[in-house]
Amino acid sequence: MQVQLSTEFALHGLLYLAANSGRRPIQLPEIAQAIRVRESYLRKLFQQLVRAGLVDAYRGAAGGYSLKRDPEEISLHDVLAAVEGTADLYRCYAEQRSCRVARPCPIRGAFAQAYDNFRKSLSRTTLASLLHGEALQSEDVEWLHAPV
Amino acid sequence: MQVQLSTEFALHGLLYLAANSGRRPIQLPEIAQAIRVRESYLRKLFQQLVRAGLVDAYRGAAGGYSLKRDPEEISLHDVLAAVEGTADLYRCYAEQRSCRVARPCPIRGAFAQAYDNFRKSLSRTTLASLLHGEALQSEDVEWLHAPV
DNA sequence: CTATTTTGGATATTTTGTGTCCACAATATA
DNA sequence: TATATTGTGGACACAAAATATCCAAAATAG
Ligand code: SF4
Ligand code: SF4
Repeated sequence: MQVQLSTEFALHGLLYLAANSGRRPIQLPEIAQAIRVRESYLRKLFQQLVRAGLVDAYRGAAGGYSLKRDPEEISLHDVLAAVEGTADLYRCYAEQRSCRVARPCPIRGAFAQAYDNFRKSLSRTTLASLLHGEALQSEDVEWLHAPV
Repeated sequence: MQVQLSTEFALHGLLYLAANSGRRPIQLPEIAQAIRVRESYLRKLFQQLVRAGLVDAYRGAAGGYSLKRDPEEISLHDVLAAVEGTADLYRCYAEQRSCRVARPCPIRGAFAQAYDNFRKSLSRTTLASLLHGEALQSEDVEWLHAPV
């Protein structure tokens, strides 16, 4: 039970987009270099982010990526869901094990509720709040803001 | 990000112990058959549970396993921690990627807090509350209670 | 048309989870 | 003390998932 590396990479990429918005779409090589993730891998992640509706992609010359929604509207949970999906945290093998516990199984319930709390908590932090909200006021965030 | 199958198995095993306490230690083959998990695999899991301090093991003839603490004192979180460990949910590759964000990184913070909420939530459900608390009042729990 | 940039699929590599086996240590009890 | 029983620890095999790379094809600005 750990957050995937992919999620960290995607998140950093999105933060870079958020920090450098307003300009034209940003190409993948620039993002990859800025957040120090290999291009070929980050490329796959951004394809997922496009499909998940978090970023817009523009093909062809002068193409690239830009956020589809405002940074205020993209939460950590959105990123996690886009990269890792939203499957149940607790997979139950009831059928395969002939378990006859009543349908609303309390074990499943307990895990589902805990997972829900987790996601609600993640939903409260957005790209915007990380960049210039209460969260990140340190001086050191320049590397996130600086265009490469 | 999913709860491991191992955790489900361990949890069911512990519930069986809790449901059939009072008697002498219970041998592994009985537990395995009751919860329908292969003996050789469950054996490894119970070794972890012993090390984690959730159950006592007795070797030799008429040996077996029994809960080390009261069912009221063993929470879902205890089980999860025993089987899957307590490593940070969000592993950050700051060093390897020359990230210069200030030490108390808000991203890490947000994930840590969400994880904390998750674990707090899991801590509120115990073996006891699952077995005869508000949680499991269904008729169908017999399979958990019944000695094999 | 051409140079550029993303796309989608295929595929390779590494790590983690799942599952088994067995020689050995510990112990009840006869 | 001898013996049958039961857990221990380590090694190992296998499967699944995560990580990572590559490239031909599609789209598009200029
Ligand atoms: S007790 Fe609940 S979690 Fe366990 S197998 Fe039955 S339905 Fe699934
Ligand atoms: S921004 Fe935070 S999470 Fe990302 S690499 Fe730096 S310290 Fe780690």
